[in-house]
Amino acid sequence: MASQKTPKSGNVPQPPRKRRASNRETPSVSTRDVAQLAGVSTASVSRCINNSNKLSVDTRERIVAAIKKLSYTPNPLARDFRRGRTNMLLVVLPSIGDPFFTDVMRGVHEEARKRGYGVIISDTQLNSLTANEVETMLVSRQADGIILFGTASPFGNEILGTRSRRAIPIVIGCEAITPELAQYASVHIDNIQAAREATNHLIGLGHRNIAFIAGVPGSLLTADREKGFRLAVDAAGVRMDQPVVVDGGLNIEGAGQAARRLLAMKSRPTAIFCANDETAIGAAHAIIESGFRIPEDMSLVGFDDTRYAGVMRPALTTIRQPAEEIGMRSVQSICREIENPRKKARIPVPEIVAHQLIVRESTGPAPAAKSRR
Amino acid sequence: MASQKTPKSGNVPQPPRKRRASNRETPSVSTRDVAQLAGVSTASVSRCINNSNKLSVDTRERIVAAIKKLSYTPNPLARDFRRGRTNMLLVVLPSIGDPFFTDVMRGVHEEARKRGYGVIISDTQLNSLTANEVETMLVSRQADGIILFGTASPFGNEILGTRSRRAIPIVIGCEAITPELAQYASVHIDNIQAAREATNHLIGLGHRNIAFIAGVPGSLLTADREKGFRLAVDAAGVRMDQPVVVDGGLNIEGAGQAARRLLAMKSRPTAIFCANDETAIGAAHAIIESGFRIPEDMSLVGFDDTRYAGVMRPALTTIRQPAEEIGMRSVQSICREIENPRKKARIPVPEIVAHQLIVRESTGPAPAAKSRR
DNA sequence: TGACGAAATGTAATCGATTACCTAATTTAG
DNA sequence: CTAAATTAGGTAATCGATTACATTTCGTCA
Repeated sequence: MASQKTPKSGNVPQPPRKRRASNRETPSVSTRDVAQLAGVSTASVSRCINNSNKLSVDTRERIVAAIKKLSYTPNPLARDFRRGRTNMLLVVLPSIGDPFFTDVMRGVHEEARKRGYGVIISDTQLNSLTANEVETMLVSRQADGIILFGTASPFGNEILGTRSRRAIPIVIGCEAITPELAQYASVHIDNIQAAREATNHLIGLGHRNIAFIAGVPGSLLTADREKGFRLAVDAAGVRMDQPVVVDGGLNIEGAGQAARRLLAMKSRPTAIFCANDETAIGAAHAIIESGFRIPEDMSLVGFDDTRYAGVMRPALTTIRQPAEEIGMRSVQSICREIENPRKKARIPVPEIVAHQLIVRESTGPAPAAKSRR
Repeated sequence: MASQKTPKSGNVPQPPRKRRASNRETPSVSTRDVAQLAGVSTASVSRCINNSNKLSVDTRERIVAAIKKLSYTPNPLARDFRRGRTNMLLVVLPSIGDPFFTDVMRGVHEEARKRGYGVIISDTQLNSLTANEVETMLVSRQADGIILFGTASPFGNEILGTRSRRAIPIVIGCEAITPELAQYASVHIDNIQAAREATNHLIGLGHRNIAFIAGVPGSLLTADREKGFRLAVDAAGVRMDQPVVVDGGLNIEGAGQAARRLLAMKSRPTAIFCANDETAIGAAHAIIESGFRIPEDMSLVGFDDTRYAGVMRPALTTIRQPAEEIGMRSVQSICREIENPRKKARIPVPEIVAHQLIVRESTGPAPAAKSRR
């Protein structure tokens, strides 16, 4: 037959039918049961649960007693459905395995719990999420807001365009804001300045051939650190060799390979600035395994000051970020937006938190190399 | 007034009222809208979404077109509410910051995603959850099942007793099962046997004075490792000194203190078996900082083979657990239970996965101590 | 051709909590 | 003392998807 549908003649309305049996295996205790036992309406039960002040002490007591007797628990699915909100925050981050993000999440959890929110974590490293997938997750989990830690850049502002249901607040953490992302609130350190300080520390030690092991291409998280690195090197003037930048993938394995590549260069750097501590750990391993000493032959600087930085050998010079604070403030920021939605036009001011250069044992004076006078 | 309530004269039923305005700010696109546009009923739209086979190709196409035109997304809150399930798994673990659990979670995520489940993580270290709180979380987040990694023991079977709504499947991972917990399915290595092998490795190297740095008192996770340690020491017979056991809190800091305490003992051990790698990292740091060499003065064995074990200096001898596999199999197990609830009486068989002793540089022959002939 | 069964769809009840809207009782204001 | 305001609490609509049950439409087979 052709594609023409056959419109059924509309069904006529049936006479009222009797109550259908529930298809639920275990009918749970509901407001109705409580109301019945307490001799009130479901509305009053609801008011009691939600601490409405328009309830007499007497009624409240009876309801509370009924709740206890039936060991009633409100069904959050029903509540969330009706209210249209879940009190859940979606946190997207590149790798929960990175101790830095673990610390950030500690702050997130603490603050979220304090404010009555739950947290759902989405690790992009595991899933390699696209903007669309994040959006799907968002909608499907029905979070009330999203916090993007170091993962906004792949999407750019794309994420805004496609979201359909309603505008969900987004806060960006740990990375700098590009013009397209400026419409979102953000919480982060001044990555450029921090990287500059780290690099200047090396320059101050006499290093003139410094390499940078970056993260993955295109990641804003570390792009600003690279920028700061380049700025510092450029500012040091003509006495400085060209900076060398290689990708380390932000993991131990990749950083090791990157370091080996640097060690094999004919004009070997005397210092390496790593995009994060994880990278530094991988680089340190490769350097030492290749027979070089840290810091005598090679100085090494990390970034984040994770809990391993101080106990690795040699202890790592690094930039400390206030991880928990970033987590907490991100939650505060998202809650602000959830609770009173921002007027569209207002461009939020990025919140900059303080960083600190922590000098330990992995950096030392540049060796008096024979290739250099 | 006395406690006697004033029963209002029952309200009389009102005449039917007109449709109330929705209180929702942004009314979202619903099945109703799709149905209207496609000229079908909401039932058909639902059938289309859920791939019911009782739909003509023609109707389906019209609905799909309408869905696309309206860019409709089903409201998962409504769906979950109606269905009474969330397709969410709650994972409770002691510390997401522990790289071992990060790896476990990678497996969990992968398998869960494959099966259409989301994952909610609850970190007890951050929250110090009680059984009751877990239960509250459970009910309030409405997960379809719980996986307890290394956190079941504090509760014992208590968790079963209080849960009210309905029996939610529970699977226990990474730790041994006590009689009270035997009713739950479980996935773990043979911790006792593994600890035995690790200890025997040290004994085989000539160590006679071996210490064990345990986790927190009362944790089953490491209790079995301690048991294995003691069994191996006992089996080695009279030639062996009494085993020394101290608590290290399963973190770097606490382990460092524990190690310092061991180093200060008049009869100093020549080898330390640590409850996990994190403990070993902390111990190693303290040992080296105290001026001792590893393994020349002190051998060190960890547990888990996290990604840091191979790159720390010296590289750590440790027990490898198949972390991802544990995660994946735990999810498989919980899904089995969710999809076909077990008859109460059946006692499940624990799933034992394989471990492996990885010998690296942190263990060596016992020093010929002068205090010993 | 009529009966029967299968396939396709529609109708409306249902999940449980919230809340708009109403009523009744009580208090306050004037 | 009456009108207005406030308080307490009930009624039932609502959120959106699912689904039990009813109905209609076909095709098939005797």
